[in-house]
Amino acid sequence: MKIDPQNPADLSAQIAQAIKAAIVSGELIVDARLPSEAELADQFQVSRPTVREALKRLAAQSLIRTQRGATGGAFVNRLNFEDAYSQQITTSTLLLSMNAVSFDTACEARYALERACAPLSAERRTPDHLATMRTEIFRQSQPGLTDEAFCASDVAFHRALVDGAGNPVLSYQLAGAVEAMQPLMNMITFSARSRESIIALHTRIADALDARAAGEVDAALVELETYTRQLARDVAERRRKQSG
Amino acid sequence: MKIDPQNPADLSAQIAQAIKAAIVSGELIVDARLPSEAELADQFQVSRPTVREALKRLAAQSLIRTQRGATGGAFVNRLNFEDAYSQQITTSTLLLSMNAVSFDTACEARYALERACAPLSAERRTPDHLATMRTEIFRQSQPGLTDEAFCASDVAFHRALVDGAGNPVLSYQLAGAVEAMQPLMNMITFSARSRESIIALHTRIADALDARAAGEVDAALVELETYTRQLARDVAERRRKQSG
DNA sequence: GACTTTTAAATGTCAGACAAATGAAAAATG
DNA sequence: CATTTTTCATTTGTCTGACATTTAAAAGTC
Repeated sequence: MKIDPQNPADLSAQIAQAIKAAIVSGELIVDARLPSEAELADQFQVSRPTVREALKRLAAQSLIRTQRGATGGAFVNRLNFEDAYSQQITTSTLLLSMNAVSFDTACEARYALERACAPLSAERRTPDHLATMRTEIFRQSQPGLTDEAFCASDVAFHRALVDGAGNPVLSYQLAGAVEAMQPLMNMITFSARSRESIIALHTRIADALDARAAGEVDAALVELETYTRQLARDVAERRRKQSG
Repeated sequence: MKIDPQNPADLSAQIAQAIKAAIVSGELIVDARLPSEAELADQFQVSRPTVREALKRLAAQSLIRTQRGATGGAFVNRLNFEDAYSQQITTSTLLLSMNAVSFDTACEARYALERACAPLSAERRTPDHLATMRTEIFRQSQPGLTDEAFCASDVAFHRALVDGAGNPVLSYQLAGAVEAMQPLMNMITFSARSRESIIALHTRIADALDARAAGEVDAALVELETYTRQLARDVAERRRKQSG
């Protein structure tokens, strides 16, 4: 962890990389205390601000946490699922918005992954998961709901479905795919009729999960995907006509 | 993007958060140039080192890139799939290694997601994908291959399968699940016989993809998952006996 | 006009300093 | 002696000012 070529540019990046490697390799274990900034500056033969920039890079990735005071310092952070979720969601969202990913591509990925969870969820969902889904369905049926709120509730519904699989790794992986779709979904205007159709499918899904009917969940998800993509095509069509 | 409560701690984190919000919201678009460090210091009423720490936090997440020189500065970075891949892989790997995720949980998630790709891959895989898979199968059959190299080739094989779906969003989401398994897989000792079994299943998968037989791919993946989990159980059993 | 030199602007780095938090040791108190 | 209070050293957070390096544009030179 002491290697540092004498390329006097990007020193903080090199130091961050060295410490990161030590963490990933297990050389630095969870809750281990790093040397103080002054000591690190001495070890790496750089100034304290440079060390600090390196540490901030690591803090941005939730790899370390810092604490002030006598017994303070920088500690290797236990990466928890919650932090990983939010990182994944931002990354996925930006990835989609910055790379002109088509609605179809994102939608296909999302539903493919979600369908992968369906059989497990049908088997393991708890009453809690079902209750959450019913609540969201009820919320979606409220009149006067904005499109944004409808989409947010839609995300909550699908997250409950995914969480029902009882596999935190799956939930983590899916978080990005489901949440990153929201900005794209927000571009769709949901008419009263389209909301009705979606709610009907959501109800079918909830009922099927209730009955532990994996096949029926899958069928409903396929229909939902088809319908969602159709809605997006309609929006695009409408926009094309308006501008043309 | 100018809000900054007068809580004089974590200033760099607050500034990073403000700029990040501006990027996510689209207020700052790709390739937009941020004000110079001196200007930012002036705007936020902090010193330049503090601004720099904030910028390094963003750079660590690939949200910005910096360039020296007269026309240099910090620019909003287009988050590309490659950067997102590697971020996801580190995060997933650390998440698994730091949270004592069981082999079964990780394995289940991985194969559930991979099976989600299988039908798409059967439909869209190109000769290139098949060639990669055949190459890796050949590599796996070489005698004298270390367990680590065998696992690395296994990862490459499965990535080709996933990439065959031709959906970059899927590939991105899967990257974490597939690669993060590698350290866990490395704990398994692959006997000559177990390698043979895995290679046979890999061959079945490649053949099925070649024939565009989605159902057969799925069946082989299920068998591979079962077999992998059995191998892990055997290792655990052996360890238990040794220590007991 | 083509090439070289200068210059200005920006990031990268450094040195030294002070503020603030914090836990532990030392001192005071009953 | 036990408990509370005070002091203090350590560490991070921030600031100021400076210099080095890179880079592209402007100025100068042939």
